[in-house]
Amino acid sequence: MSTREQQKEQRRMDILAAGLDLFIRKGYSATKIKDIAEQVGMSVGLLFHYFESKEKLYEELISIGIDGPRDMMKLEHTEPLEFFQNVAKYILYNLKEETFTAKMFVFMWQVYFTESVSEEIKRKLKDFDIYQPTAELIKKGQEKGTIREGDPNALAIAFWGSIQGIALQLALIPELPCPDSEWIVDILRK
Amino acid sequence: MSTREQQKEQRRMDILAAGLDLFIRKGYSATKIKDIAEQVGMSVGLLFHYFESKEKLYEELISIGIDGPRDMMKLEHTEPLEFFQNVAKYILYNLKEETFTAKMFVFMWQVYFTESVSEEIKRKLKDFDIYQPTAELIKKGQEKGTIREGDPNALAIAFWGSIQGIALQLALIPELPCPDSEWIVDILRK
DNA sequence: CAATTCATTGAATTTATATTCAATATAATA
DNA sequence: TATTATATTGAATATAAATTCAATGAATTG
Repeated sequence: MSTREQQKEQRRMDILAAGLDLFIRKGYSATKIKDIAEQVGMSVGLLFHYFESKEKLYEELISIGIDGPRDMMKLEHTEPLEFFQNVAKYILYNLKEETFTAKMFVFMWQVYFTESVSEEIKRKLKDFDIYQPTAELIKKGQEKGTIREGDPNALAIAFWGSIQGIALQLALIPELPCPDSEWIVDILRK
Repeated sequence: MSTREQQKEQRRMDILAAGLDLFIRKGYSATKIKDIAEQVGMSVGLLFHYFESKEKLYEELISIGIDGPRDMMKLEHTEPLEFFQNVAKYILYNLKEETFTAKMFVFMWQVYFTESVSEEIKRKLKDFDIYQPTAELIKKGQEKGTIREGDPNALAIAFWGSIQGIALQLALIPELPCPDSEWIVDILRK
């Protein structure tokens, strides 16, 4: 690939990263194109050279975001509780370093719980349901005796709600001390 | 009070309730005056008869919201862990019935973690820090041996993040099954 | 180095939404 | 019932933000 194309790709990535950060922090509406442009260090006009519209930029983030979490849920899990331990650890401990992927979790959750802008987006989200597979996995854990009794759906909501609520705080204010992921897993642990 | 004044008060309350619901659901920017007016069943123009501006309406909600949570934190607590049990139970189990107060928790948390619109609002929020008192209380619990070891601030973040993350989901989709509040308290329990 | 293509800007333009306002309906009061 | 005050509307107006565009600068290519 030519240097120019690489540059362009890089620039698009920078914009996506800035967008992700701001969308998490302020939400879609409150995030102004100007904010994103400023964070990347470019003019507003130029941003439209890279993305057709604010909404297309948002949609592209969603497309990227759908794969990560979905892949994670696909993994052939060893032991259910262990899986939740890994997920919790991964998300909470990576919010500072490997920011993009970790922030993506927070982002997708917000998107998922938002009456979405366009039909386009709604369609994309059909593919994205982590609650169903989570409940299944919890059931398995309950059979094995490693996960506590109780409605698997309610447990799934408790686990993801907690992870996301904590992750959101950490994403917004990076200097906060990070809770131990095992504390969260104790929500599920027998 | 005359009937008219009561009516007016009632109407203002209806608007505040609709605003609260929508602000939680969509955030400040994405909530249009039109949305609020529609939810209350009045014209956009009329809403401005009751509230000077969208921002004033938002500020009034914040003023209301500051007292509830702060009062709750003021209580002379019996046993620390018991206090957290009560809070968790109260918030999670009231999101469906006594909606206003429970939603207020979610709302105030969102406001707290948002670079706020006006100076006015920032000033009001100075009064609103539940993390500090929570950490104190956790320390006490640790001394008494009912709360697990670990950084009290990190534990406070874990507790509130979880409560708020779960509450947000329940507020957005009322038909979700409600997790058992004890599961969340297990984040703190020794 | 001339020509071409792409990156970039800042200033229009368009669009969405908040806010104001003059006019009308409805309720309270004398 | 007539008068006054308040509630209500829908149509202007103002404002802020998204999007377009013509012009300029910088890199690439022959």
